[in-house]
Amino acid sequence: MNQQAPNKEITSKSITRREDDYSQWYNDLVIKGGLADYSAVRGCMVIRPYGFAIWEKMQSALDKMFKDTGHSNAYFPLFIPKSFLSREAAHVEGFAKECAVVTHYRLKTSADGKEVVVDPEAKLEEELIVRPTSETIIWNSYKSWIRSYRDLPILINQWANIVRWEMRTRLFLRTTEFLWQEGHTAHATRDEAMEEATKMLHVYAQFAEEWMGVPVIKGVKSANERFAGAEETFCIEALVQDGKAIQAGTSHFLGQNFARAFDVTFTNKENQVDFVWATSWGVSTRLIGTLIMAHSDDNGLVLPPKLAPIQVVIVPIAKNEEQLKLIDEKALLIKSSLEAKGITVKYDNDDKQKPGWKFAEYEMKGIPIRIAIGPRDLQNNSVEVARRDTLSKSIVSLDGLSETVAGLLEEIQQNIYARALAFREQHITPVDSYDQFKKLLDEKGGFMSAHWDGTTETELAIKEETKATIRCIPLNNPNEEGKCIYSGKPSKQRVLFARAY
RNA sequence: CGGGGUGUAGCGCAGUUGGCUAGCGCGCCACGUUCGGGACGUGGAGGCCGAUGGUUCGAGUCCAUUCACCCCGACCA
Repeated sequence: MNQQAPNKEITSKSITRREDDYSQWYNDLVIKGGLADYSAVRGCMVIRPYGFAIWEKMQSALDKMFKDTGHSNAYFPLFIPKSFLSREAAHVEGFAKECAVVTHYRLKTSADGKEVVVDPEAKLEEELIVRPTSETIIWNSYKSWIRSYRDLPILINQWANIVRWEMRTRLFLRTTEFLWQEGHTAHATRDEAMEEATKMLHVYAQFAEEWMGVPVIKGVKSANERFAGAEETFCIEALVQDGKAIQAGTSHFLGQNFARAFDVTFTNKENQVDFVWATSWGVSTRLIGTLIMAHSDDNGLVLPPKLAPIQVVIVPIAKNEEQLKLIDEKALLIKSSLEAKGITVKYDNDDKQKPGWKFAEYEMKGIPIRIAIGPRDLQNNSVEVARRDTLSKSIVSLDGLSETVAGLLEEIQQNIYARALAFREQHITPVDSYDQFKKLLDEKGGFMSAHWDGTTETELAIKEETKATIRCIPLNNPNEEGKCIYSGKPSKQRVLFARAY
């Protein structure tokens, strides 16, 4: 391949640059990339077809991984009786402040006939909560499904929407309503449940790294950051380009908390009655936000080939209709040869836009590979192949093009992962004093690896003063004697702090 | 819930101390020339100036009220 230097002249006219305003850059990509739109409802977004296509690709990869690990899909109600939520003390404590509540079931025309009002006659006996998560409604069902160890384990996942009435929202990263999957499993033993929770954590990590091209740190949350109602919360933490951490997925070991709250018992092999052990785990459309912030640049989205709704776009360059006809012929052959390799291809011979416009447009949409084919190529039996991740262009022979492209897609997938990994590695900084901690947090960002005395008081004090939180205690964290950067008390290991989304 | 913004054409915006027919860029429509990095020319269509109420001979502009959304914080996946 005849490599050419990336064209430095390429800059978008309509996307805010990262260095100018990172938040605005992110919003521009989401809106102008056609992923999502604001809606008439505060805090709720419209996921547009292109954005939803990414979600569908995520879903299908994850769904297969869940099925491969023995899980089945099911569906539980959107509404949860208010009393259910309060059964588990920590759980209600954690979610009460952000629940949408249904109080009535009917509207009527107002007295003056001009508008529709809530019918006060139609007040619900017991209010319903729009699910912020489904542990309670699901464990209520599990109670009636479980009698004996023979009924266990139950390994269920559901794809659903949930509502958390957030104060402040950001497209994909935090919206009032969002889409996710939530796995809810029931087990006969503590060990088995713990094994399930960690197994699904590994599934998430594998998905993030292999599909999204986003390296993640697997870890366990501090008590303060733990899920409401869990005994242990595992997480995968990613780092994005502005140096902030983002929790990309969580898996919870729930102990017997929900079994106790919903009185779910079973008879074990020793003929003794015991409470059931539980896990729950989830990832959401937030992954799309993570994906965007991990890889994209000032020209637009950069999507990993494995999740890109369109992997290759072919753009014809023709001066007239006769030429276009000849190019069409060749391009359609290329298209089908690529499709035969399982590659998703769009051939854009729409003559309403110029090639230059299309180049910019598909760059903004993050399509991994662009093939341009014009009269020169017809003569030379070649095409121009441009890759989105490096913005480099090459002239490639038509012979063996589909193999070349398939290989290039793989290379791009690897490259964006490698790039993100290198960035992440450069942004895990060991720090040994609180001054250094604060300085580097501001100047460099990323994860600060620091000693911590293990108390919530210290964690909260650091959060209060610096906005940084403990993102996780990495799994297999090496023991290392040291002193807490804040309190000076003895510490056995370093933990990862960062400012986070 | 606090602080800050913004509401004028599909999108982005301008609109002076109140003044007559509300503009500009992009996009859209038609025709022509173009087409290897967001083409150009000519012509054209498109407005309840967020809503309500006031002041005034006259309001996009001043006053009051109100609604909505965005951004920054506290809270959170």
